[in-house]
Amino acid sequence: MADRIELTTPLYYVNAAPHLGHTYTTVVVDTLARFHRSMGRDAFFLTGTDEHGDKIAQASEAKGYAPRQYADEVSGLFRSTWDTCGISYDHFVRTTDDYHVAYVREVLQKVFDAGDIYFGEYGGKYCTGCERFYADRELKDGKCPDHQTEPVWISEENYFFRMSRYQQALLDHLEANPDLIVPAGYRNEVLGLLREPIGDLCISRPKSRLTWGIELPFDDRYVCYVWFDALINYVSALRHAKGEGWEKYWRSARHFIAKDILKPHAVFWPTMLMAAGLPVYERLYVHGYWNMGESKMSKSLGNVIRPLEMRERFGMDGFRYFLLREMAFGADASFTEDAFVTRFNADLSNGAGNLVSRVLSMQHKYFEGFVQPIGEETERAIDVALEQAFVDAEKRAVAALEKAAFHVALEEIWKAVAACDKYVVETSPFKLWKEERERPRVGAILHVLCDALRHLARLIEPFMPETSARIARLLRAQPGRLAEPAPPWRRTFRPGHQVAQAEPLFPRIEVPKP
RNA sequence: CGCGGGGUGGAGCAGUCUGGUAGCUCGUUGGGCUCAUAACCCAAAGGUCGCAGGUUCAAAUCCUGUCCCCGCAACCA
Repeated sequence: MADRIELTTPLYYVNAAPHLGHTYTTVVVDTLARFHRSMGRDAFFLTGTDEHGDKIAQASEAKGYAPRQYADEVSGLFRSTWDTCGISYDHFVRTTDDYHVAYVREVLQKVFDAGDIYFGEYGGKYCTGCERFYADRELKDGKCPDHQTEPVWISEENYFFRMSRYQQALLDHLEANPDLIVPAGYRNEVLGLLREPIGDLCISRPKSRLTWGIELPFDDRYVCYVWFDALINYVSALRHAKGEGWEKYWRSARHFIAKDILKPHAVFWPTMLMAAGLPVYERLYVHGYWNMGESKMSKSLGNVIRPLEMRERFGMDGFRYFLLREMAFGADASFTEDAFVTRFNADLSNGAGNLVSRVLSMQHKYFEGFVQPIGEETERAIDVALEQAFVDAEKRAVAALEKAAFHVALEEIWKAVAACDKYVVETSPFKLWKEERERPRVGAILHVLCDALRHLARLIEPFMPETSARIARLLRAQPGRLAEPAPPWRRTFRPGHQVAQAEPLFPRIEVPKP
């Protein structure tokens, strides 16, 4: 495992405000970035906005804005949304940033000089919505299948990237790197694409048709086609932010995308990199869609899940927990109010939140919040077993996170939470308290439970940073990072250490019964 | 032959790549406990893993065929 690593979200296209899909990808990368940092690695987390192209030009025109002004507005909305949500990105790139524009032109010139860009004529049926040409067999009743509009016939001269030249190299690369695209299902899909000739890629638009783009360095009558422009951000922003030594991060670059943009990332981008003489990224992680089917949810949540609204209503961590726990990475999942409330109440309110509450509450009720020193008699099998539950949870959660299996990682950690609840019942400190001579044992049990909470805070930090910090604050202790050895049990809380009063971390969501 | 996703106890899902006692959450029933956000713990009931063939000592998991369901109308990750 490299100690320098680049993690990216796609650049979000500025034709829409941040919604559930954007938020999911961003939360996923944020969680991984926090995880890697906690593991002691230098993670560079990149996100940003994609701002050129027809659709933006049209949308801004419709609003009476200049494209730049429109892009500024929506890009700013993305940035402020991630800021408010506590997303720990290191750099926010815009495809309109000077350094990006300059680098795109540099790459274009390089590829052009190498003979991999040629000038040719192309005629075809073009859909302005899709910004692409359609073959007849792709059309439905002569109309664009996505927009239900009739494409217009356009014949024009354009520049093409000789993508076909790299088809075999890409195939070889995929064979040699079975983990390049995960989960495997998406890798197979790409292998399927590569069974057919991939052709060359049209990478320009004449200015007569579109001016909102990056001008080609070798022909000022043309601007660059969006994908060629946008994909390069993963390198341009890294170079800009890290300067010398950026290659070290690039060698372990990991892209996270949803399945709809698989082809550009799995076919266009690696062949572009090859042509530019750069190494292919290390890995492409592909996730599924959130289905919003259930119409009943629209009553209270609305059809559109806006991250800021969810954060406002349930807290960012509750929202993050649901997203990460509910979707098996790679597969589709559905977002319904029922599922959200059930998960939230079961795992957060009744689970972790209630555990913190009962432990701190006993600590106060019996010892005014002072964690009791632990005696010789305490290393009982049952105590050691609880400790072991956390050791296992950590090992399995870390292994799952390395594979982006967030739902598995959380499931494993929550087994440790359950072990704590079980421990409380089996040791029953509230019963022992009634026996005067058992009171030292009660102190020891609570001490072990405070240790457990501290470990819980440490394990959930990547997933739920606010909650992690909150538990640590209540314990008045440092949870520690995953890179460091787990803090020792029974030795961290010094005599006289006092924990804070319990407070509900996740108030139950009450749903009125119909 | 449009593309994609899916059919696993009452509900929602994981497991399928790397075959080997079918798992999780919710719900239901009975019991326990009372520290805790009416939370927690234990136990029980409940599934021929869509269907039919095939491969195998062994298949939810691999192969073939077949039936059914759901997205693809811009908030497109």
